Amino acid sequence: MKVKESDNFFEKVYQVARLIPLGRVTSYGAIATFLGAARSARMVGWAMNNSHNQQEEVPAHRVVNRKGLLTGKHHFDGTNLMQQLLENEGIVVVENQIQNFDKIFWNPSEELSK
DNA sequence: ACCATGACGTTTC
DNA sequence: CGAAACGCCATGG
Repeated sequence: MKVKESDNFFEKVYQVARLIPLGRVTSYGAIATFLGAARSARMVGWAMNNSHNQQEEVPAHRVVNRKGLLTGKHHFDGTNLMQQLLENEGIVVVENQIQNFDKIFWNPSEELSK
């Protein structure tokens, strides 16, 4: 474990994650591409794992894989906590699968570039 | 220094 | 169209 978690890359990931509008979700690949590490989507996931280290709370539940599947829900406290949080924001989730994913998908490369 | 794993994504069969 | 394999990059053992 590195001592300095404040790497620009990780920090950027957290920033983007917090910029996700309520009721919207994005994918690891989208964030990775936005940061310039298109082929490092896994690192985004790793950053989220490290997000627990951050003082600021990161809405990691709004970040899912490109399929809209809550693959990382197992990393949350409970088992259905992630789904609960998403549903609380109006997002419909069935069997760890986000419904209308294409509609609520939030692309930082477009939204933030505007 | 090498091998194994992972909150992913794209390409190939 | 669906499943499997490979690729990427970083962290851990």
